Amino acid sequence: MSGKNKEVIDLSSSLSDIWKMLTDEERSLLRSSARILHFKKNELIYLDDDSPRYLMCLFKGKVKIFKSGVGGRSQIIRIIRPVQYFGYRAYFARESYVTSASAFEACTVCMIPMELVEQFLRNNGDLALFFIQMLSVDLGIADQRVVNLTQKHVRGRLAESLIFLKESYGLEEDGATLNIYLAREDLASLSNMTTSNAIRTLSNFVNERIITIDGRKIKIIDEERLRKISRIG
Amino acid sequence: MSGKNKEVIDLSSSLSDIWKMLTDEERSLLRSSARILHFKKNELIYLDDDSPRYLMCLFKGKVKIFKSGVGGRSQIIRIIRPVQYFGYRAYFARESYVTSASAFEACTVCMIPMELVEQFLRNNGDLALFFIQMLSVDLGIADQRVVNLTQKHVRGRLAESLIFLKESYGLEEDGATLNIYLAREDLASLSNMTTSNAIRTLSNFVNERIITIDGRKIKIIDEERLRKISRIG
DNA sequence: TTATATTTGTGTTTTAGAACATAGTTCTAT
DNA sequence: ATAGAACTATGTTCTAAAACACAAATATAA
Repeated sequence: MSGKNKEVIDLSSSLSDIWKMLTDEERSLLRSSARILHFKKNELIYLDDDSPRYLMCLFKGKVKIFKSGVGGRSQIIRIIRPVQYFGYRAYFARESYVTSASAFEACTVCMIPMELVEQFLRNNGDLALFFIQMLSVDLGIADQRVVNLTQKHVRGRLAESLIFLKESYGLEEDGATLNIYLAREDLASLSNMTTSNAIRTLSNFVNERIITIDGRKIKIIDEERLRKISRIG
Repeated sequence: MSGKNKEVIDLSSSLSDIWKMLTDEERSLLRSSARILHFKKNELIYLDDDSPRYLMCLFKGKVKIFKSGVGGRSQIIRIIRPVQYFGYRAYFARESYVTSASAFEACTVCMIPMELVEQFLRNNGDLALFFIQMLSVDLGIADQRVVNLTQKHVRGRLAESLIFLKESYGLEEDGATLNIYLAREDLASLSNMTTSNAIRTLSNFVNERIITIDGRKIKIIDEERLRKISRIG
C-alpha cells in the first residue's frame, strides 16, 4: 500500500472472519477498496440520518452505537469491541442510519464499501450466512434488551450493565477492574436511567460492598451478588 | 399432494416472495418438504426454549411473538400478518427460541424445514439477501422499540400501539375500526403497561374523542391527534 | 339454564424514579 | 498555570404509573 498510514495493517489477519471466506480475486478487490481510518476519543464515526456506505470493522478501540430518543435523551443501543463489524444494518434494510456511532476512546476502523460486500455475499453462501448469523444474534439481544430495560428496576438494570461491560471488554490484570472507563452519563444511558440515578445506585453498590469505585474505575468485588441483582430485577 | 388438507393451497402464489427466487429443482424440493398446519385461536405455535426447526410463513390469521420477562410478566415483541415469515431467527443464531408464538386467531401456517432453507440460501444470493434484509429491518424496528418503550409515557406508548395495529392489520370496511380485536391485557403487553393502565388510558382517549370503544372493537376517530400523542411521548 | 371463570372498569394507595437545586471535583484547553 | 467547562455527588421535591382492592359485565362451560 502507498504508506499513507503510519502502521502497516495486515488485513488478512485483522479481517480473518471474512477474509478466509473469500477467493483470491475477492481478496485483492477488498485490499484495494478497504480504507483504514482513525478516530479520536469522542469523535463521531457516523450520524443518524446519514446514508450508510461502509461496512465497518473495529480493529482497535471501543465504539458506542447510540440513539437519541424523546426529548433528545440519548440511549446507548450497543457497544462494539475489536474485532466486530458494525454500520451495515441500515444499508441492508435500505434505510438511512437510525443510530449514531462514536468512539469511546481512540479507534482504528476499517471501512469496506457496502456495494462490494453485497456483491461478495451474493455469490458467497458462507459470507451471506455470516451476516445472517450476526444479524440474528443481534436481533435476539435487542429483543432481550427490550424486556430487561422495561421490566427491571434501576438496580437490576445497572447491575446488568456492569456485567455486560465486563463480558464485553473484560477486566484488567487485577482480575476485578472493568477494562473500560465510562462517564456516569454513559453508564446511565446504557442502563436507561438518569445520571443522578446511576451515581446514586453506584454508591449504593459501593456501600453494600458489591463494587468499589475510584473515579471512573469500577472494581467488581462480588460478581455473584451483582448477577443476582440483575436476575431478579 | 396427498389431499390431507381440506383446502388446496398454491405454494407458488402464497410463498411468492421466495418462490420466485428459486430454481425448478428447488421448488419441487420445497413442495415436497413444506407442510401446512392449522392453529386454533390462542394455540401455541412454538415455545421459548424449543429448538427452531422450521421457517414459518403465515398464510392466514394473526400471530403474536412474545416473551415472558421478569416475574412472568409477558410482553408482545412483534406481531405477524399474512404473508410474513417468522420463527427463523433462533436457527440462524444457533440458539433455542427466546420467545414464544401463539395465534391471536385461527391461523394457517406453512412450515419449511430450516435445513432446506439454509441449503437454498447458501447457493442463492437473492434469497440470502432477502433474509438479510428482513433481519435488518426487524433489527432497526427492535432498536427503535427500545427507545419508544423506555422513554415514552403511557399515553404515548398506547397511542403508538394503536397506530401500529392499524398499520399492521388495517381497518374494517367502515375505514375506522381496527381490524383486530385484542384483550386489554394484550394491548397492555404490547404497550408495556399494566392492564389497568391500558383500560384507564383507553377510556381517557374515549373521553377526549380520539377513539371510541365497543367491547374489543376500537374505532379511531382522530388519527392525527393519536399520532401527535405518540410522537411527543 | 345456571354456574364459574375471565375480562373490564374504577377508585385509592404507594412507590420508584425523574426533576430540580446546589456544590465540590476533575478535566482540558489556551 | 489558570479559567472555564464538564463531570460527580447528594439532598429534596414531585409525579407518573404500579399495586391493590373491589365491583360489574361478559364469556365459557357444565
